[in-house]
Amino acid sequence: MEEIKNVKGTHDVYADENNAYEKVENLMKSIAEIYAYQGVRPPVLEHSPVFVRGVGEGSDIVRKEMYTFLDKGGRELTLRPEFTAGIMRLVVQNKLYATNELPLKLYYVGPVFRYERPQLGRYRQFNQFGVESIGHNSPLNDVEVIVLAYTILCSLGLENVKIKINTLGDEESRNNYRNALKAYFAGHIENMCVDCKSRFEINPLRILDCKVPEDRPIIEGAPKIGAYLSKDSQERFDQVLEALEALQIPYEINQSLVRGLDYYSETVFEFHYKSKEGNDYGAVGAGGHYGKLMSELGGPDLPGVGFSFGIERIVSVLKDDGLLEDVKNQLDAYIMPLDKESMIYAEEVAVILRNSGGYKVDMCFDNVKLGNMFKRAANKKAKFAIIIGENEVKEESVVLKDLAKQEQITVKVEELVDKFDELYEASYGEEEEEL
RNA sequence: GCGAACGUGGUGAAGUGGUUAACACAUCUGGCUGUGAACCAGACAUUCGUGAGUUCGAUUCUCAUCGUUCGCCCCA
Repeated sequence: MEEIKNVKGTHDVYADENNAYEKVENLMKSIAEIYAYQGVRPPVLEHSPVFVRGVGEGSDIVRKEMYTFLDKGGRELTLRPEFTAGIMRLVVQNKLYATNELPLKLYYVGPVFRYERPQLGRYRQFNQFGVESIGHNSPLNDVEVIVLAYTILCSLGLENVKIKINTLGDEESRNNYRNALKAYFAGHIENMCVDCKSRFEINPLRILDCKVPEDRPIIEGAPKIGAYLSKDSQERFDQVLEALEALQIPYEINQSLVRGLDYYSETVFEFHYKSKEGNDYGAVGAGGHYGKLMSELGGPDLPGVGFSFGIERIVSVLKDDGLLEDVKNQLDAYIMPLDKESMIYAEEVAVILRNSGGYKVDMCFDNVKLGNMFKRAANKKAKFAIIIGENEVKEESVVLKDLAKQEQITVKVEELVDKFDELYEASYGEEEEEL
């Protein structure tokens, strides 16, 4: 029989790692809620044009990375390679923009799919968390989104997050700049790498991203976007930077930051972080402003701004830096029945502690030696052990042992929850603190 | 899509063209009838990612395939 394996570029999440994902996602959600964002769940499947028109035909994502197929009804569908375009479709179709006050602020979490070569921090199915703030053109809207993203990264414990920021300007600026780049590179393109030659045709802006050393000097000499910004775009960008400074958000301007999705205009940004181990996962998050995306999808002419995080990358970085130690599974109590006859009584005790006490309790279903059960309790990081045998069943009591202190007492079942509260408080009180 | 390296038990790993594939950790059993860090004895890969070829014989050589990792590209 053929071995059953997971699909290339996908990965399973389980055990402590699953806790890590839950923790990261919950923290992201709760901070987004504080910033007055609301959750939204677009479908994984969309009609292909949502992404082709949204993300852009010239983008690598659309050109070679989409999971596109025909369903049984002959519809051409695509597994979402990102959320933004699908959310725009959702907003347009449900007319969510028809409200008395914009922006409309939405957050999302879920899997996205890209057909790429898997590598460190790169998967074919991975999870993104992100937000979209739609319908208001204020530069403060851009700023708020950046602040939100930065706050999340800091709250996760990441220090020295690098924010790279740039502006692509409005349509007018971009057209001017594109022409200037074309004019400049026309004289050099013969001597540049093959990728640059194709970028020259498709999207000259992308040449700025080229990493081939021989091409760098040529690129250094290229015109900069700054000189081609319209007055409006320049002012807008200045206001963004001014607000970031007022809010004490550190950033660095990177004039060659371009982004690979076609819908971006004006402000674009990326969040970079290098783990202490030195692993470079690339950008852990990125985003920007988009002016024409919604009208491109048949909606009103409203701008938006958003970012997305790669959850896998963030979890990896946190793991590398030892910031996930608190995420291990821990039991409050492990129940150890000494013989078959004690099993049902033990289960009753377990249910009492769970339902009345609210404790995380597990019980041993196997008839193994007591010593063995202690080992299992240690593996499960149980704080207390509860031993139940013939005597306890007879007396309707229980032996309660604090595994850290190695002290034990016998308690009647009626008093168990109260006694447990007391001991638990004494050993582990005021340790838990939720944000 | 291009270039390269790697693939041995639950885990970490040694190793060789030839009859039983080291070692360590983990796990389990017994020594110890109801109390966990030790010790002793034992169990634990019909098999070295998969398939084919070379060979008297391959885990070891060759090819293919799949997978992982790295660089490029691109991206989260």
